[in-house]
Amino acid sequence: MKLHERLRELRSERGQRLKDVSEIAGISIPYLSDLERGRTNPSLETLQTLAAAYDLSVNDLLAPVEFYGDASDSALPKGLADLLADPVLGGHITPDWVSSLSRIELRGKRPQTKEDWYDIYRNLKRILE
Amino acid sequence: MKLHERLRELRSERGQRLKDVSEIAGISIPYLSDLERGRTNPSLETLQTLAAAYDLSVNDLLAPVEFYGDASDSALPKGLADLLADPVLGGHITPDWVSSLSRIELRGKRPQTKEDWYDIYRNLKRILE
DNA sequence: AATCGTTTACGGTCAAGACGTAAAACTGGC
DNA sequence: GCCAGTTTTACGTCTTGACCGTAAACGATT
Repeated sequence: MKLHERLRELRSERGQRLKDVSEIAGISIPYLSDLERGRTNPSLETLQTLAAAYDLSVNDLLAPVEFYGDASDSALPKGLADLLADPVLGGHITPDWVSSLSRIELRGKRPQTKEDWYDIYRNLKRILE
Repeated sequence: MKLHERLRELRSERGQRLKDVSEIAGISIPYLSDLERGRTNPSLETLQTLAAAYDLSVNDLLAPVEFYGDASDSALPKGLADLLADPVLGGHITPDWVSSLSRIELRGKRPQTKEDWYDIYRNLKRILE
C-alpha cells in the first residue's frame, strides 16, 4: 500500500471531507488532495500533523505503507514460504492471511519453521475469523 | 528520542563512520552530519535510503522516535489496551511486544478482548522467545 | 608541529512542498 | 433536462529547505 492510498483510506474510513481534515490539520484543501493522489509527498512535519489529525502516531500511520525496498515485502519469511508450498497444511491460505502473517516479528525475529507458522495461523484464525 | 538522535545511534551502534554510511546510502557526508545533528530533516525518500542502509524498514527506523503530539496509546487496539492495564495478565508485557502485537490484523480486523490478545501473546511468545 | 583521518560549519542552488485561484466533477431538487 | 450548492481536482506560483561542495575545525598519532 502506497502512502497516498493510506491517506485517502484514513479519511474515507472516518467519512470526512477534504475540508474537514484540512481545517483540523491546518493544511490547504488542494494540497491534501495532491497528497492523497500521490502528486506530492508530505514532509515529515506535515506527516506529523496529519497523524495528529487522525489521532494516530506517525508510526501507526506509516505501518501499512510499503516503502520501496522494504525488507518485509521483498521476500516471504523462510518458514512461511515452506508452509505455503505445503499443499495440505498451507495450500489454502489466502493472500490477505499471508500479508497478515508476514508482519509478525519481534525485534526482527520471526517464526522459523512451517510448523510454527501453521500453529500461529490456526491460533489467529480461530480468533479473527 | 528525536529522529536525529536515532540516526546517530544507528550509526554508532554499528561502529560506522559518516563516510561508510555515506557511501552505502549515496548521501553526502556533510548532509549526513547535518541530519544526525538535527540541523535538517530528511525527506521521506532519504529516510527510505537510510533505512535501507541500516537494513531496517522505515517503520523500524522510526519506531523509537517520538514525534510531537504522539498519540500511540490512543492507537492501541481496544482489547490490547485492556490487557496492558491488567496487572496480572499484561503488566509485564514489554514495549517491543506491544508494537509487535499492534501490527496484527486481517483486513482491518483485530482481536477484540484482552483474553484473545493474551492468548495470541502466549502463543507467539512460546515460538519467538 | 605536522600529517592523517574524521566530523562540523557555512553558502549556494534547485527541486518540490505548500498554497490560491479557478475549473471540473458530483449531487440533489425542480 | 437545467441550476444551485458542495466537494474534489487541475494548474500556476512562491518560497522554503533538502542536499551538496568546499573548507575549516577537531583529534589522535608520531
